[in-house]
Amino acid sequence: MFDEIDPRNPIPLYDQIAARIRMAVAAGDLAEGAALPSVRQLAARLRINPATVVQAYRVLEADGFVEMRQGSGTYVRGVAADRRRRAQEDQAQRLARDLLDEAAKLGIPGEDVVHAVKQELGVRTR
Amino acid sequence: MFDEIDPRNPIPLYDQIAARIRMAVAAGDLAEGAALPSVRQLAARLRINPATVVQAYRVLEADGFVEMRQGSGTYVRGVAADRRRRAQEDQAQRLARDLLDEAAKLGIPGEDVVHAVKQELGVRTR
DNA sequence: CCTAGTGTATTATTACACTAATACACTTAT
DNA sequence: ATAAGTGTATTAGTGTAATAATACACTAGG
Repeated sequence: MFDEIDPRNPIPLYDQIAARIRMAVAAGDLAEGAALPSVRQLAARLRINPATVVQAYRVLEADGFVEMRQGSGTYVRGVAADRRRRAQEDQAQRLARDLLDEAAKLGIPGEDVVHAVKQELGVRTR
Repeated sequence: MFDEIDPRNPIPLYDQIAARIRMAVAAGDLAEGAALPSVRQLAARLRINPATVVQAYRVLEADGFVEMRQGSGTYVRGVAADRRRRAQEDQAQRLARDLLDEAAKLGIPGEDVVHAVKQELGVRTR
């Protein structure tokens, strides 16, 4: 599950880690209540600093995906599926807003953006 | 036209400047061949370093919006409308790609993104 | 010519993000 | 109690982006 983590990737390590775990949760590979590897375990496995793993876990905690319990471990949070779904939609909305802001700054019509997103999505699901 | 430039804004100064000019060009406030303020003029007016203005102009030049002539000045480039249109579409594509990357990282389905963008666009054009 | 004004290039400076290091506090099971 | 394992907190190192400073090269007009 963490085999894709790569320090040479320009995406920050903690982001890569968080992304992997998010996907695992979304895919159901990590069920509610499941324990994540400990900060030190995962750090050792990835040969990175524990603090970096902590940062990844913190991001997930801020999103409500995970709960860190001092002295015990980090666990997948049991949020109702529809609640998580709602959170996803909110995030999608934020991303869309940012995108359109950026596009407006470049003078690109919103319709172009929609079209480009659709096309790009088509390419990926092919 | 440059009254909105603000050093406290987290968006880089050169980006803010470039955005303003891009919009002015798109809106037709700056016609083909029009001279932009000189690097030093604009820097003095905004009380920032000339090099920062240069960076802004460079961004615009890379996009083909503007042409810098050493010893002479910086001018709005007369690109055919369809050529500029093409550039816009390319940029839209790039933005879309980045957006979907980001969404994937968060485990958000592409369809959600498309939906969110459409909705957000609807709100704006209302 | 030559001078004033233009963009150009190179090099600091500064701020911030990322990663790491290290010491601390809590939990759990023995 | 205690030992091993967990997250927590603070601090430091590293790289990079943004801005600034300064000296250079070109252009145009007198």
